[in-house]
Amino acid sequence: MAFPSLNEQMDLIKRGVSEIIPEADLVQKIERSIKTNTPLKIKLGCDPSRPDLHLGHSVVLRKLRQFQDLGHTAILIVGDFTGMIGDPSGKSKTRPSLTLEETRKNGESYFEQARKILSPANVRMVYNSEWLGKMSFAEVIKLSSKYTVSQMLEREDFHTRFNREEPISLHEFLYPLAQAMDSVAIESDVELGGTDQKFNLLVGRAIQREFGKEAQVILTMPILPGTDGVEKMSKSLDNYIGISDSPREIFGKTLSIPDRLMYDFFVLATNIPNTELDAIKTAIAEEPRNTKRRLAKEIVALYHDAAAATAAEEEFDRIFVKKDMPDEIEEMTYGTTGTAVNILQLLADTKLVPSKGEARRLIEQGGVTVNNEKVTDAKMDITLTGPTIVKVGKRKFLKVLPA
RNA sequence: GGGUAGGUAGCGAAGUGGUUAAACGCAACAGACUGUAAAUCUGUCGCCCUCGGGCUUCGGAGGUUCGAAUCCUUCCCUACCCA
Repeated sequence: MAFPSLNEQMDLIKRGVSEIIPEADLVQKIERSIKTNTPLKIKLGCDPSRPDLHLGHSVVLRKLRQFQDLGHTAILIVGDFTGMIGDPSGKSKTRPSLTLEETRKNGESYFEQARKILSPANVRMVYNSEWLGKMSFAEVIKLSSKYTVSQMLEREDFHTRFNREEPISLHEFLYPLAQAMDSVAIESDVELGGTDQKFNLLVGRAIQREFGKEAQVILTMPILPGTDGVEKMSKSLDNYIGISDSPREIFGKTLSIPDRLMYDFFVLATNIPNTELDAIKTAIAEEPRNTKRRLAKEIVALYHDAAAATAAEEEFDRIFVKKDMPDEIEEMTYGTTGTAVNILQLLADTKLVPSKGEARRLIEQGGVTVNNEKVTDAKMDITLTGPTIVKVGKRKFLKVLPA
């Protein structure tokens, strides 16, 4: 196939990018790719310790997709082997290690979700245990001789932890080297990552050269902030918008982001063309409410479809603006028709609430509703005469079906 | 191997024999308000029954005491210094 021209490629590639190191090398690689009609190998490492993909991951996956659209080959490396090490990037704590089986399973799940973003045509998925698992101890020692402790301590989080007198396990130093070996093994032309991965990606360049390969170009993407607007988006901080979330959740969570984040989300998490971005900027200033709704719908449409986006907006209005019931409520068979159940028991049994003490508190605070009537007394018994809708807080609904 | 400082609720961090289920901050949750699941304000925030209590927590295990997160013994873990 014919590749688009250098300029066309660079325009698309550069959207939203944080850094390309070195850009000149990328230009050279693309020129050669066009001339020899050979796709570039674009590497992306997946962390199988957290297999639930969210918008944060989508930033870099979407960039990978753009490379695919330009005719290049995406190579997803599932770090099943490195998952056993645990990458501490951006963390002040050592991550727990996983077994090989767990990382494999998570890898499958990762790929499953990544499919929503990537094109199936030119993608390869490989497990790095394939080559890392075969290395002998002697080879590992030789590899580790190519990097020094001082070089490792240049990485910010290592540096910080070291200065704070916090533990750094020796194996954590091996992670960047292992990741670099991935680049050696697949002979990547470009490696993608978040800006927090810059150090690791650069080690890849250095080690590729050590092994007599052409050094990869590294391309870093900005870190997408979470819905709290402060921390980076992550599952453990529960400030994420998952790409497998329901339309309702994606819509609601998106509306909850601070207004100042809207533009970044448009650039990094939607397919709004570059040419429209200026208009978006004005719209954000002039009508933030509608613009944020548009953002939310764009994102829902990306992972579901346009109809789901419209439905999500309608439902949101119904629940939060009109304080009505959602369209579809999760159902659960519980109790028997005609019998009475204590409200605390009901809440605890249906797992709507983790403990009876918690249930009691919620009732005292006026957060529990049964069939649209506020429960005011924790001792109250509910007689189940038919489908009963229990609401806890603003957005937990359950339809109880007595047997 | 020796020495020093530490290990407290989801996180950070007070508390060093008796209203201490454990200050405070963050996070979380509920309510009010709002274009929003934002911001702000108010409240809650170990478990179980009750408006008075019961039970289980302060790295693990033992012990001293009427009584311990707080004292002792021992073990485990972390950082730093020395070897």
